[in-house]
Amino acid sequence: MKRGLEMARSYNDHESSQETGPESPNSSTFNAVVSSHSPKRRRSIEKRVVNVPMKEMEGSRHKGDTTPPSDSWAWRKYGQKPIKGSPYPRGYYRCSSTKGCPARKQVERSRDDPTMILITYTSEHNHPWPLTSSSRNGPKPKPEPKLEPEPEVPEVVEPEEEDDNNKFMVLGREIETTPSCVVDVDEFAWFSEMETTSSTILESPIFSSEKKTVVSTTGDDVAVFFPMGEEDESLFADLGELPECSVVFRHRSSVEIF
DNA sequence: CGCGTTTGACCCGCGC
DNA sequence: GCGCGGGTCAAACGCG
Repeated sequence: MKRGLEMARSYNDHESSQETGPESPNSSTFNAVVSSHSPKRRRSIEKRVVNVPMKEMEGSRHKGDTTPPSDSWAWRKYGQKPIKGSPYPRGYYRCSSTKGCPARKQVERSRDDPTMILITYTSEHNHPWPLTSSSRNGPKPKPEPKLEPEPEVPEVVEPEEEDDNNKFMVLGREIETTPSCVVDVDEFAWFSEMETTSSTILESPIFSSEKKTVVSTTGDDVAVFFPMGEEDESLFADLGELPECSVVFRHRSSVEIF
């Protein structure tokens, strides 16, 4: 029927070049944010690769090698293929939380480190990841993501010690982070291009559990970590069991940090 | 009965 | 032009 048309929309970008090996076998690693601008495709495709240790996936429903980490978003498996050169098949999942959700993800075991799960998130640039139910029509999925039009402005505290890049003041408390937790905001340049007015990317077990606000400075870049509400967590939980060093970004035009 | 998974077939892009 | 590999479809099947 429409197979041909659908095929024209398939994302045939090879992510092998983006699959940089895991930096650490003991911690999941946010590998890359890749914007694929295929000359033959009108829409730019955002691809992100996340490494998740299998141990972090414990507790999620295990049915096979490519069972994705459980998250608040519904993913429907629509295919599985054996990958040449890899003893493990790759599972293809489509976001079923919302109707017409463009987000997809591929789950496969790392051939280099079978204990690592490689999750590749794919979405069109204008529909980066599962959108909020308030921004689309249709039946509501199990999560009830609600983005407040005017979320409370978190208390932003500047780092006290500029010479100590690993320490940040959080609501009067000093929090120490590992260098690996400091990310280059340039990596998330795609995020600023998103059309959403208030968005959050990446969740952090560290900070989401702390419900704190963290300001991180890396050179000229500034990353702000806001507390996540329950709705936010569920909203962006589609990113899976993100690495412990993942961080939460909320893009707010009303918040400026210099 | 509805929803999700499995699996073989199909289609397309790319490399040779 | 052809073959290969990756990505997707959709019918069949299983499960709650």
